[in-house]
Amino acid sequence: MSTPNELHDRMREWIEVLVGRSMRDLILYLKQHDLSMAQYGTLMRIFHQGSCAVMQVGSHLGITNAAASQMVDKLVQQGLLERSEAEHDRRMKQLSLTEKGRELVQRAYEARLGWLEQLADALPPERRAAATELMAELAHLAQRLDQPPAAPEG
Amino acid sequence: MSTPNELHDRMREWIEVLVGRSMRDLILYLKQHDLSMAQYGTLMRIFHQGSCAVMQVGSHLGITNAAASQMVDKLVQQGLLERSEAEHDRRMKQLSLTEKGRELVQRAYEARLGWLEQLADALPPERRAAATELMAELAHLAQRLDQPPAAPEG
DNA sequence: CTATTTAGTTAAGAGCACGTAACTATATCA
DNA sequence: TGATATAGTTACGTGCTCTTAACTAAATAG
Repeated sequence: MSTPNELHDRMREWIEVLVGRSMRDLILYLKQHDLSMAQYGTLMRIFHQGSCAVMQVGSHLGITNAAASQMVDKLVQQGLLERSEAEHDRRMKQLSLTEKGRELVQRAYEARLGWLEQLADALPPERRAAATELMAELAHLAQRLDQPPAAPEG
Repeated sequence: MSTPNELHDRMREWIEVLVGRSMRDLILYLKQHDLSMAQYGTLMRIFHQGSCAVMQVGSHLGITNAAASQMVDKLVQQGLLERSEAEHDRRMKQLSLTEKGRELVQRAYEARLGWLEQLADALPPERRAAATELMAELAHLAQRLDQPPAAPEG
């Protein structure tokens, strides 16, 4: 069966299992490292984007500018984030991860996704080549969907 | 390339993209529905498990019994969770989702994972059959890893 | 140059989630 | 039967995160 809907369903089923599995690990990891989910989301966003302004942090999370500024400030005090002036507009700050921040995000992935290795090993050997290629392709496609130039929301 | 490590890396890459993408949607969705991440994690856990005791809620999240009880109480007041006595031990409560609770969890998935359909559609047609099978297999394997009956590790 | 807008910070206060501690009720052990 | 352990609830205090409002600094319009 390879109808579009069948694929939708299977992908969703897989993601549900995955998200359910990693949710608890994430919550516990963040508690250990004294991070809120919002803070972690911010770090992860900047990890993938490279840099980001304070306002964008707020709008990403649906909180006010002020709240975002306070949150960012704590991350800076924790040595996870750096603030620098944007070149073309000195009102803005460019937020970027420190080395410590990058390490934290990467270790969070380790902590949450270590079980993926068990899963990969549980896959029958003859499936692995196809799985490897498919995963790479999906990641690639998803990244391109992730950055639509100008998609207005309604 | 189909070495185990290659597969580990590709899976991780894919998951990172996926989690990064769905994190923001999740945070915004929960804000709209006045749920904390911990509450949502609890609902999702019960959604998959079927039922659960109050203590387990606490230990899942790394919080005390008291905090778990308070959290559960709010979910009950919101009509998302039901408490009933466990049959064999009347000290325990069996927590289960109400119809409203099940609907909420399912709609949260819709809200977070709607973009998956775009992704599935972006996959070249000749890949879809293989992708469908692989997703189903991974979900199946992951579920079994998720519930090891009595398999001592070490 | 002056007025307005935009990005960000700071202060004060409200609400929520959590922990500790005290309590009730059931189960279990002697 | 009485002592102890377990599951859950309730009361109260603390700390964190958010909001509103007032503020500074830089860009931009007139």
